[in-house]
Amino acid sequence: MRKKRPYHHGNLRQALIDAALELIEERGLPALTLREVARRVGVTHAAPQRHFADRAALVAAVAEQGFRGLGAHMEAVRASAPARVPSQRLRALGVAYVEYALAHPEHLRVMFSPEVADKSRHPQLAAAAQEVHETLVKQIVEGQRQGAVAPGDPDELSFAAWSMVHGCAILLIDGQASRRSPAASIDAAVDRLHLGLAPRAPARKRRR
Amino acid sequence: MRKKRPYHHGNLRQALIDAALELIEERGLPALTLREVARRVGVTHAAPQRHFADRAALVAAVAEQGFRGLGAHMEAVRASAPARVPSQRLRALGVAYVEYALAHPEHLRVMFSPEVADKSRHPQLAAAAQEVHETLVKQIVEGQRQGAVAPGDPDELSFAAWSMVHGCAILLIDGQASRRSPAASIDAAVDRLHLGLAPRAPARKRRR
DNA sequence: CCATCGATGTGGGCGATGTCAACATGATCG
DNA sequence: CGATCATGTTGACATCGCCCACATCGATGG
Repeated sequence: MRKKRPYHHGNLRQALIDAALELIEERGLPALTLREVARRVGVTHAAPQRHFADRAALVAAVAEQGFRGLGAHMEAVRASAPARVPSQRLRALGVAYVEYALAHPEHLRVMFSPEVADKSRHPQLAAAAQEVHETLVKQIVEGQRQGAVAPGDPDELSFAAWSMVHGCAILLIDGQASRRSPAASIDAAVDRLHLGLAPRAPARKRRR
Repeated sequence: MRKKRPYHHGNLRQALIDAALELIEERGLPALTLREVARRVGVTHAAPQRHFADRAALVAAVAEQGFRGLGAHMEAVRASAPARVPSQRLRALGVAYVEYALAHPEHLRVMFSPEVADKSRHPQLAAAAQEVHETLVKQIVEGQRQGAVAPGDPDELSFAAWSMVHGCAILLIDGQASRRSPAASIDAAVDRLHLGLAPRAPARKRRR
């Protein structure tokens, strides 16, 4: 127990973040209000200022927690997937990303909200996002080492992979592709990420 | 003889949308305020209410105009790309999407902002977004007909393609991949979309 | 030609918000 | 034990979204 001993409330900062997330999931990000959050936690309207310089700082903290949760979920999936089939492992990682997004849609929206677009203002947030990216890069490199991923700059490949899963997540959350079940859409997208849009010359059927 | 502004503006609605976009590009979406927009156009703070039920309606109108602009840009690129090389045409479409996003980053953020996430409240916005999607689907179908795109449900394939370009656009706008030039990232992502992550030559244990 | 009426813009007001400044409280430590 | 500073409170202010009653314009019909 280091300086974690709370003074008055008992770790108000985390309580505010939790309440903020709860509020966002109930009524959406635009409904997030410093005063309402303070009300829910049971402190006065100015108390949050001791922990968050402004509203954007609170949003950034919620987003940061989201990235950490996403990273943890991906890391867990990565560890539990069979290491000997690298393509499956990478695939599982992509599915995990989208799954997390669908499980916490509002949270993901916060993570990529315009309100925290300027990540240079929120270094902690930038670091958390970077960590997620690095998980992906690591898996790409491992896939390349085992011959399951095409050669090339791992940064470029992982950027493409991240683009796909992230775009997939966003579009599903926004209901742009709601005509079929989310799971099917995820599978289709990850398949395409794996195989490409161009026809494969050898007429070899892959699993779907 | 100063220009006397008539009591009735003439086309206040469009003027408000333009001013809103301008304001957003200057200071970001959170800074968008009905009153400030009214101020810029030179009307009183309540005038916008005659044209937009609430703030969200104005944001939706800006987003809708963004989708229309994106659709027009894509359609122009599609028409000007050589029709005889369908894979190039599809590729140009994807690049056009990301280019537009990079040229109007704030505008794109508005289009996918949480504030207009519930598109059922804004039918016009939903229609404009749908049109962009359909441009993509059309090109996929054409590509399939000419053998340049792998067979499969066009909706699934176009969803994957849209996911990739959209994710690419968002990540670039958010500066998540700023280490290399945007153009190179776009190319790399579109290449991967085309070819897939898996090695193209079906090689088993090719090493050594 | 003019009275009428719906559409559009004005001016004022209300409750809520973010942020600031001054003050109160209590945990921690010399 | 008393000082000190982080933490929470109280009060205030400008601004915001939204609502209202009223003013003004322009088209319409008799």
